Amino acid sequence: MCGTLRASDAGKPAILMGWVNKRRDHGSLLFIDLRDRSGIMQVVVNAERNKAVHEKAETLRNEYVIAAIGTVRLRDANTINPNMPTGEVELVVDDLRILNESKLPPFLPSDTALTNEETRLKYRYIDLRRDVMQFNIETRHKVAKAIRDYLSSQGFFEIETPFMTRSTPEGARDYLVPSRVQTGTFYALPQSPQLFKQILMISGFDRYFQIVRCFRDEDLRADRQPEFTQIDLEMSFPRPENVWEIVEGFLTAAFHAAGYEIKTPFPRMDYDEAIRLFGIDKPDLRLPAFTDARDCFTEQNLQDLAINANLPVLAIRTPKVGELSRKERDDIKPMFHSKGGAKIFEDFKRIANKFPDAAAAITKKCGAEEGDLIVLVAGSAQAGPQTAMPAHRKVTPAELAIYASAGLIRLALAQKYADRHQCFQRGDFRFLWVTNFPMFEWDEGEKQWMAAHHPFTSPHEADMKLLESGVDSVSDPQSTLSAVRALAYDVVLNGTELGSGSIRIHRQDIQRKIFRALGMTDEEAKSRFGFFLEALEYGTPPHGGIALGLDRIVMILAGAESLREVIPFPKTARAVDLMCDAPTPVSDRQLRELGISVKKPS
RNA sequence: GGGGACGUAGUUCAGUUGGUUAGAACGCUGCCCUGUCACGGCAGAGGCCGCGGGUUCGAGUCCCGUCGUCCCCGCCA
Repeated sequence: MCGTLRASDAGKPAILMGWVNKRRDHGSLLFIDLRDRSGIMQVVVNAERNKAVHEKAETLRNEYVIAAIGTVRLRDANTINPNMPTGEVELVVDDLRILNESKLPPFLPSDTALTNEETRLKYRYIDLRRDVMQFNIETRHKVAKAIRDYLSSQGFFEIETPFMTRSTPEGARDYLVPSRVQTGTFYALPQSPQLFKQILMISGFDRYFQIVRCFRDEDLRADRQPEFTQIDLEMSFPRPENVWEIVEGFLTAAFHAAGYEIKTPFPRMDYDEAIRLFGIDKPDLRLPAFTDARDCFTEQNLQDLAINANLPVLAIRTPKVGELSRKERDDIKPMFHSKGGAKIFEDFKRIANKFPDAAAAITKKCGAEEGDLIVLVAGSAQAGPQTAMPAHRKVTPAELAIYASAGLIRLALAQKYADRHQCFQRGDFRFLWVTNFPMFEWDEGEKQWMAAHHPFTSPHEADMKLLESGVDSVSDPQSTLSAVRALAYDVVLNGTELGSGSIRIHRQDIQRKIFRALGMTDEEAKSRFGFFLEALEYGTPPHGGIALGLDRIVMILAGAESLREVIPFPKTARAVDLMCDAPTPVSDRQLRELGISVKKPS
């Protein structure tokens, strides 16, 4: 193939087939850069050697598909191109076949400037010819294969589950598929194979995995597509650590396949600790954690600054930002309004002038060095007493508000000064297990407790009493439900949630309590998950698992900014496929067969 | 559902305070060229300035609307 020939191949006959990447016409001497999946090879056509072939070569244009038949030759020393792997050799052509012509594409795979994404997506087949995209897709293949091989070696079976299944109106919006045979009924495309994989455990396939497409009809983001691929696995009789070891194992294999070595085991951190140190449940460990600066101030200091002494005072350190101009310091202020309503912003310079002792203490406690940026986030004394005070969680809602906005500001600052702090280095992979998530989250809109992970997650053994006492107080924000921890865990890489899993409930009585705590009557639970609840009653083993986003893993490995760069045929922010122009209206006949009437777009 | 950025040649972009015939680079077409690899030289073609209104003597430029792409919030168990 084009990219594989080396000096050691000199003298060999070769037939190369590929696309004309570039043509350099020197009159009776003509060079063609011939491209295939493996790379680029220079092909030389000499009119003196073969006039007819040269004439044919003159008609070649970019992206023509050709076969070049000839001999591999070592290049003269002064014509070696050290910038390409095949730069020591070239193919001297004896015959040439034009296998297909090409219209002039709207952009060329060899273009250096990146074409706008709309055009790239419309002509995705051209875009995918670019070496970056070829690399990304190859990386995707290698990663998926490494994971398959690893999990197979650990005794996991890859088992397929249905794409056409039933809608379970929980969580994300379903994509629906109308049934023709039973008019008026619908299949749903799975948001994940959750219940099927749990049922496979009940069936005795004690180690299951699947690299599987999942579908969610929600708004898109750079890291969210309506259809995406999960590495889904489930095992019987596990402790969380067993699941973590498996994940660490296949990630090691996957990263190795992509050319990176990673260290295991990954560090572990409680959800509460993640919130206190980073203000977020998916901390980016490449950046410093918060420093609690409250004890760096005297009571009087805090009063002077109108800071609420009962709430955290957090110092955010961003390394090596350097001296900021007045304008740059002013630019930080708006972040405080946009990032979740932090109560107080303080310019550290002002603090240092007015409260030198406090500033010195903070600097020391942060471990700050010359040029580091420190920003303080605190609660306002004027805000008055917080009403929704501690339910039963360690971190109160008022504290959480401070931690969360500080967390967002920390990331916004890191983003803004990324070119200065150098914390984001390619190949620097900081994995983390975040564990012991809360089982329930208060939904202010619905005024009730919701499952934080999903309703099949097992609560902590130690928190069963809290579940018992809260089971009938679904609409009480002070319920002990708030303190129930789940046997749930996330694997996080550089601030991205790669995957999420849990030990599941395997006992029907506990499952029923969870549904009750979620405000679901037995009848409701039965109508939604009846088949599953029934299955639970037939000898369900303890089981648990996890699912990781393959697209996100590949995105990070490829150094890409968007999932679209690692998905061959992705969708736009409006969930449109610009290449094949899906979705489209369908014929009246199709609709009639499905018993559906729709108002068609004009 | 909300906020923001962008839309000018095939592509990437420039276009000043609203002012004559909208430019550059790459690509493309033709001719020339035997060692290029971002080849080079000469000549040339190529524009619904996203679309629709409005303001104005005059709009790529200002205003309103609309469509599309991207980013973010909500949403994503």
